[in-house]
Amino acid sequence: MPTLTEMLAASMWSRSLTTEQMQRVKSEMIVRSVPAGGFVCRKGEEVEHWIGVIDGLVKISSLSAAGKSMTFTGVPSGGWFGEGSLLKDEPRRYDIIVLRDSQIACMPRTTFMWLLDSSIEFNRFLLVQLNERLGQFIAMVEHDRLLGPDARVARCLATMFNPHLYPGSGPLLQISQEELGYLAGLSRQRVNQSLKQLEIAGLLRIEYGGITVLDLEGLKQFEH
DNA sequence: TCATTAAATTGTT
DNA sequence: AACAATTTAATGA
Repeated sequence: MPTLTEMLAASMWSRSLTTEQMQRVKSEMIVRSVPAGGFVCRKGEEVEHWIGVIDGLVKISSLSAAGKSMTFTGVPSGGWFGEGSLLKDEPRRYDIIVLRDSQIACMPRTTFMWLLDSSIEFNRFLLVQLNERLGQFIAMVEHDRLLGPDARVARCLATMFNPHLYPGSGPLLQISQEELGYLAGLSRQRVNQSLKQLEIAGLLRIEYGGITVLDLEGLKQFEH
């Protein structure tokens, strides 16, 4: 299982830090174990940390007034999020829930601000991350209204596989069909059927406990 | 190293 | 939601 040290080492923004800077970041961060189904933070809470997923899977969602859960995106191991709320200094807008037992890294606001002031690489990372997210949400508005289940699963996988946001070690994404169901808002059975269609289309390969992405562009553009 | 077992995940209805 | 089949991980000889 990855550790905080390993996750930091794998993050693009930490590359240019001196060992002293790295040491400071590491010592000021907090690691939390969150059990499956647990909250990392809730909508409306004060934002005090920038959050990274050391190991596990997180979903960012919101509960509508009618009580319906709307999932915006999933964040796999190696991902960072929450910079938006930190920068705007506003209460958290979404619920952050883990789908499986996870190790969560929390960077205090003061550390975050210090990095912002002292590291160009850190700023560049945030710029790319914000831009990629913007692209994801534009794509969502553009297409998602009319998309069927197969395409929603495809989108979901494509966002989780974004090489800019989550520079995974390979094309294999560790996610069960049940977890994918939570993210896409579909039943596990439906996800199973969708994955088969996508496999037939040659876009991915179904593995035990995961998915191997063969054609990322194809997944992004899949429409029926 | 191999066989057995439990747990997780998948495939199907 | 339920069930069977399959894969993986853990255990101990």
